[in-house]
Amino acid sequence: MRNHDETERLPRVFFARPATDVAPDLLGCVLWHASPAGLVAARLVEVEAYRGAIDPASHSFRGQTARNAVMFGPPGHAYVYFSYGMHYCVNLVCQPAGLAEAVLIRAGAVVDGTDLAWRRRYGLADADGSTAVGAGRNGGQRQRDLARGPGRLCQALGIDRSADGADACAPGGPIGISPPEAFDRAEVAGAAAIRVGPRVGISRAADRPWRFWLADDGHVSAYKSLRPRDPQPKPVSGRRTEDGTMHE
DNA sequence: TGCTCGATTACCT
DNA sequence: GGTAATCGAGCAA
Repeated sequence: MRNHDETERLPRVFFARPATDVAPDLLGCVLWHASPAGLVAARLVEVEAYRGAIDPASHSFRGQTARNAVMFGPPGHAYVYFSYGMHYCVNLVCQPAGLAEAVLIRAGAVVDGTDLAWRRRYGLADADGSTAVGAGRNGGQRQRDLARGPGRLCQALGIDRSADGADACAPGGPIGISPPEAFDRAEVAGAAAIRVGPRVGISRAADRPWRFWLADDGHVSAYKSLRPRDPQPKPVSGRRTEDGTMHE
């Protein structure tokens, strides 16, 4: 396993920019988390920008609370929140303290610590594909789904609320982001391979194209938009119209 | 103090 | 393609 503590970390200045600038630059970088159980690293393939006070979909839009306090702090820290009563999602704080912008990490490809990631996700230890399950007919799909989606990625990397506020730029910290150069430069595509589109699963400001992903990468999560959250004019008698739901 | 609903996922038909 | 699971933040009263 690679010694990630000795790999280069993205500097704090990298994050001290608008989240919409930081997000596409994170594609191809490697996010890793070290715990007593071991280290898991993932190459980022899908991210979303959340822009604080100017973004109604951002957790920080309505001001600082105990939950989102980290977003209001200095850049380069991890903001981890609990979602749907069962999942964690991890963001990286952007902009100088007070602006509360962040990039949500939506999906990645596990590039290190695959055994541990596999155990966390499926309770098995056959990630090398040498046994029946890993090599089975669903093995490929399970491998792809290890960190496909924000909740799955956190589970694979072992990230929960205890990682909230962790400084990804500080040497020795449990979470870090390494630039593509430190890993497989050949896999990092140019700007032409980056796709842009609306964010996933939000009901406010759903039209803003602040989701970024690597084209043609199977590790990108499935897109699903949410019904807009507007005051329903009361269903009189007529028929209900389309609800705006769509799939990839 | 109570209730609604989510920056989701897994499993069902 | 649909929906149960599961819980806490945030809002209404």
